[in-house]
Amino acid sequence: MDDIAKAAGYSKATLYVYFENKEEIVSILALESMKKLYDSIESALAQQESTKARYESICRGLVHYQEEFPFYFKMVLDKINVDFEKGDCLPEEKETWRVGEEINEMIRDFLISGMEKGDLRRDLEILPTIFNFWGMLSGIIRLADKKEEYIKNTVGLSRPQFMEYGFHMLYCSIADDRSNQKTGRNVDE
Amino acid sequence: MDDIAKAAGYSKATLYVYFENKEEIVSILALESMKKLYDSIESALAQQESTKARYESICRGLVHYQEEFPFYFKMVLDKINVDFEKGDCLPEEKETWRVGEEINEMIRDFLISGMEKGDLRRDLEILPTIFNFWGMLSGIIRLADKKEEYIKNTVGLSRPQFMEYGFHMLYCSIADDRSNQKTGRNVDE
Amino acid sequence: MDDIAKAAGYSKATLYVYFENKEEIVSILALESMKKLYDSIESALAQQESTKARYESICRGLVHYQEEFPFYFKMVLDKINVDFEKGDCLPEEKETWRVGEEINEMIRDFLISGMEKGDLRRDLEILPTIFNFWGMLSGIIRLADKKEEYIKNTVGLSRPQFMEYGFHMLYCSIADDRSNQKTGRNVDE
Amino acid sequence: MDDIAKAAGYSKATLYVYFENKEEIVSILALESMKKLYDSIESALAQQESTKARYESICRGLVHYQEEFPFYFKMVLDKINVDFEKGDCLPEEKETWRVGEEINEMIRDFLISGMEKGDLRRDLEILPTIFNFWGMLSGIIRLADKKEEYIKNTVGLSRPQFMEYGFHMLYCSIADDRSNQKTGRNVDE
DNA sequence: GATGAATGAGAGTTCATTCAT
DNA sequence: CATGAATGAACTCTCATTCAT
Repeated sequence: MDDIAKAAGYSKATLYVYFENKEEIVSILALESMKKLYDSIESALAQQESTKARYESICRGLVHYQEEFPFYFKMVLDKINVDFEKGDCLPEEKETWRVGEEINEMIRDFLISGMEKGDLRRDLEILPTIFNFWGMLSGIIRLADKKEEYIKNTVGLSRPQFMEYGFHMLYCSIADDRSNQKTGRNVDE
Repeated sequence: MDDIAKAAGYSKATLYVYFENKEEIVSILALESMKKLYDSIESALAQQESTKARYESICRGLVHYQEEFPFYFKMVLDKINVDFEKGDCLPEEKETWRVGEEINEMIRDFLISGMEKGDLRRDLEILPTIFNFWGMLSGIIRLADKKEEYIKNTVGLSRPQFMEYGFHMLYCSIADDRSNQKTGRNVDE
Repeated sequence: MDDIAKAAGYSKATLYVYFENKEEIVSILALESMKKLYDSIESALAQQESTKARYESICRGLVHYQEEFPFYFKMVLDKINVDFEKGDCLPEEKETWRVGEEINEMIRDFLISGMEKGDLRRDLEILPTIFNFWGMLSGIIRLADKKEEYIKNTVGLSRPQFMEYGFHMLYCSIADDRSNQKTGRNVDE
Repeated sequence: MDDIAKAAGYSKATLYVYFENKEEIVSILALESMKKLYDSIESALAQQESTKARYESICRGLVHYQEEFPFYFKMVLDKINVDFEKGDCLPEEKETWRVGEEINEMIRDFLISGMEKGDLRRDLEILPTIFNFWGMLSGIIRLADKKEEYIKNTVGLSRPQFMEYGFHMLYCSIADDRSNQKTGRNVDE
C-alpha cells in the first residue's frame, strides 16, 4: 500500500477513501489489466488478414502488453483463477474472469478461421490449444524478460530477436505442414 | 524463517549460525533445486532411446520436478537470473548458474542427436531453441498448475491430460515434418 | 464522526463548521442526554402520587431512558464527572452538570416527601442516599443489559423480570419497615 | 498493545511471541482478574463468622479488588458475557466463566447461611438476589470511583465513607427486619 | 553447538481532523 | 453554507534478524 500510495502521489490513508482494502485495489488493477489485454488483442486481430500476420499480431499484442504493464502481465498469470467464477469474490473479479473468457473467444475464432483457410492444422482441439497456446506464449515472453541479459550474453540475441524465434517455433506447433510456413526464415530456398 | 527452522528441526537462531541471512538460504535451496532438476533430466534422457521418448521423458521430468518441489520450480523460473554470472552474487548463485548451463548442455545434445536422426528439424538454431523450449515447457506446466480447476471446468481435461496435449503441441514446434510424429496420438493406430 | 455525519445528514466536514471537535459534539450529546433524563424522571414523578408508585416510575424512567438512548445512558455513567464543575471544561459540560444537580434535587424532594409520609426510613441521610441510590439503580440496569442472555439462561428471568426484582430489593434499602411494602409482590394477597 | 508493552517493559513485537493476539491477552487478563476476585471473596468469607461481618468483608473484598485492579474490575463488568459459556471462545474465556460461577456459588452459600440464621430475609430468591446484589454493589463502587471528587464536594463524604453508607443501604435490601441491623449507625439510640 | 528472548521496521487499516473551494 | 479531498497519527499484527548465554 505504501508503494501504491507513493505511485499514486497520495498518502496511504487516501487510498482507503476510494477503496475498501488492498484486495479491492488489486482486483481493480487486474480488471484494468484484462481489459487492456483484450483491447490489445482485439485491435491486433482486426488489423490483419492473413493467418500468419494475425498470429504475429497476437504475439506482438501480448509483448507490448507485457512491456507497457509488466505488473498487470504478472498478475494475469499469477492471480487470476477459477474462484473468480464463483460467488465468493469481488464483482471486479467476476468481470475480470468474463473478459478473460472473451479473449479466449477471440483466440478461438482466430484458430477456427485459420483451420478453415488451411493454414492451421485441422486436428487441433480448440480449447486445449487455446490454453496451451497462452501458456507457451506467456512462457516465452516471461523468460525473454527475466533472462534478457543472460540470453544476450549466451545466445547473442536481443530480447525481440529471441522472442521472434520463439513465436516462430510456437507457430510451427499449430501450423499445417502443407502450408510452407513451417520452414521459417532459415530454409527459404 | 520460522517455517524453514521448523522444517529443519532447529531453532530460528540456529539458522543464523550456519547461514548469513535468508537470502543465502534461498540461494542454497535454489542450488539444490537446480541440482535436482539436473538429475531428473539426466536420468530421464539416459533411460530412453528414441527422440520422441526422450523428449517425453524430459517433459515428464520437469513435471515431476514441479510436482515434488513446487517451491524450487517457482524459484528456477523467478529468482535465477543473469546476475548469477557476474561477481556481485553469492558463491551458491554462481554454482546454480553453472548447473543451469549443464542442463542446457544436455538439452543441446538431445536436440543435436534428434536432428541427426532426422527426427527434429534440421534448421533449428540450437541456443534459441533451447531457451524458448524451456520457456514454453515451463509455461505449459505453470499454467496447468495455476489454472488446474479452471481448465478442468472449461476444457474438461485433467491437468495431466492437458499437459500431454501441450507437450504434443510443443513437440510439433521442433519435430521434422517428414517424421510422422506430428500427428500425435490421433494417428497412431 | 462518520456515523454522526451520516446520522445528521451532513458531510463530516460540515460538522466541523458547527462544532469545534468531537469532544464538543459528545458534550452536547451528553447535555441532551441529561435533559432527556431530567424530563423522563420529572414526568415520572409528576404522574404518580404514592411513594412506591413514584419510586417505581423513577426506576421505569431510567429503564426506558437506557432502552431508548443506550449511548446516552452509558455516557451519563462514564463520561460525566466532577471536572464539569470546574473551569477547564466546555460550557455544555457545565450545563450538563447543572441539569444533573436538578435531577438530584428532584430525587431529594421525592425522598423527603417519602420520609414525611412515613414510607421511607426517617434515618436516611439525603445526599448519600441520593448518590448511592443512583449507583445501585444504574448498576442493576447496566447488569441486566450487559448480561441479559446469561441471566435468562442461569436465573430463568427475562430482563424486565430480573430488574423488577432488583428494584424491589433496592426499595427495601430505603423503605421504612413498618410500611408493609418490604415484603414486595409475594405478600400482596 | 503499545500500552501493555510499555507496562510490561517489552516491545510490542515481544508480546506477540507470547500471545496470539490482543484478544488472547485480554482474555487472560480477564481470567487472572476473575481468579483474584475469587480469592479475595473466598478469604473474606472465611475470616468472618457473623452474617453482617461476612457481608461487609464481601463488600470490602470487591472494593479492594477495584482499588488494586481497576482495569480488571472494569473488565469483569464490561467484557465477560454469556458467549463465554458456548464453544466459539478461547479456553481462557471458558475458564473465566467457570470461576465466575464459583463466585456466585459462594455468594449463594453466604445468602442461604444468612437466611438460615435469620439474619437475611427468608423470602429472598437466591439467584435473582445474587445477580442484583452484584449489580448494586458494583454500581456503588463504580460510582464512588468515578465521581469521588464530586461526592466529596457535594456530599462531604470521602469515598470510603460514601461507600460504607451505600453498603449499609444495600444490606438493608437483604436483611431481615427483626434483626436490628437495619437501623444502621445513625439510629443507635 | 544451539537457542530463548527480544525487537525494529514495516505491513494493512482506521479515524478525527483540516482546508481549499 | 457546505463539502470533496486529503492526511497524520494511531492501531493490530508480522517477520527477518540479533545477541547473551
